[in-house]
Amino acid sequence: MNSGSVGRGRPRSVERRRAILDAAAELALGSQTLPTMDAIATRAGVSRTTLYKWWPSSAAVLLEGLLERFHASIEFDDDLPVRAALTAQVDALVHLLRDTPAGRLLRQLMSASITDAATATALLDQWMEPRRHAAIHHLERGMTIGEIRPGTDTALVVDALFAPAYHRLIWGHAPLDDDLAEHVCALVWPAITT
Amino acid sequence: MNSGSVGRGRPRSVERRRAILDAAAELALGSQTLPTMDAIATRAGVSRTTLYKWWPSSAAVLLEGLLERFHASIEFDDDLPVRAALTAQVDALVHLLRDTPAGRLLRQLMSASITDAATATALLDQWMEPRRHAAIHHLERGMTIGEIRPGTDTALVVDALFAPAYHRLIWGHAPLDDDLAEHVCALVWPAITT
DNA sequence: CATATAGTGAACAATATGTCCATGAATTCG
DNA sequence: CGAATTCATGGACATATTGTTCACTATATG
Repeated sequence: MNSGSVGRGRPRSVERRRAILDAAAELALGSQTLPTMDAIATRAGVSRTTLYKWWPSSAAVLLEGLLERFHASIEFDDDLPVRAALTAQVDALVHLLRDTPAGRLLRQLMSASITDAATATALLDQWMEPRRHAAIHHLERGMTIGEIRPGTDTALVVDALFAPAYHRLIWGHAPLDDDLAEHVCALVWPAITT
Repeated sequence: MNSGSVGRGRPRSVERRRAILDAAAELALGSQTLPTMDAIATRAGVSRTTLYKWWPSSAAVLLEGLLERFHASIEFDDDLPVRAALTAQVDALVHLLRDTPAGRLLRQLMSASITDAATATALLDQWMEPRRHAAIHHLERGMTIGEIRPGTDTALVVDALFAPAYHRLIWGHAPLDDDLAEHVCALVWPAITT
């Protein structure tokens, strides 16, 4: 709430917040299941009461840590050609999901999203939509310069580009290959170019 | 285990099994979260011990019910042209996810899959793989008759076709439109035809 | 009959949850 | 300084779910 403003009473401890976010991430990465509030508190060396004061659930703790750690992970380069820019975005996601903790954390958060509407809203608004919007931006740029066919269903194209990566993250039926982004873009490209 | 074979002792009650599967589905459909073993047992009018005897978790109960109810939901028509056959498969999935209980049940099972390896394996083997295989069949048929470009990455194409539907089911950021299947196929088609 | 398997109901320990309260700690304002 | 305010602690509490165990009853086969 008032993390930034200088309030009246004792200021919130940034160290404890850090310790909590880190503990949550470490616990989540070492397990298939969401950490419990209890386990996070113990690991962070903090009382359970403090956790419940600032977060409603362990998923909320995890999400805040994820967003803070990967907020700058959206590729956004208007100097690149449209196809290269889109490929770079999908490629960044593929590597994020495969090679960083974000993949494992997102898996658990997506699981939590299904049973917890608050997590679902937060994850959609703060993780998914910014990335979708960045991709749509390039598609609209492509339509402006006449490279992408006008009238293209950008929402659909974005899903076609990104869904396979999330799909493989969730189901694990096929690997997140290095060339997945390139191949997915190649698959969609002929249908959307003029 | 021995559901079919005529064993030595008291035979398993098919009525109780039915009541349990139905109770689990009803509870799941009326809630965002997986039902508890307790709730299923109570609703089915059965002792909790019986549940634990036959299923390890409520997700397993739910999955068995889902597979039994929708085992025949794979469109498979070799008389159709390849593109029509694939579109029909995607379209069947879209309507299944949107208009039948399968959608809500699958959401919860996918959530459970992330935290429970046994559920993940069962769901992948018994739900996802048969559908993927049916789609790959048509793609290979298309390659044989020279309609689909040889060397096509069938695994990737199948993901591109089906992932958007699951993606929208999970994230809920866009609707499962009536024409989603058609549009997704149209998006992929130019890249895979000869 | 004996034997074997299914189902019941109750109990149990172990975990989590979410909330409460009394207390102490750190900071600002008058 | 003292008062007000907010943060943090630790313990307690009722509640719920899990997974197992046990003694018992029910229904089948040979």
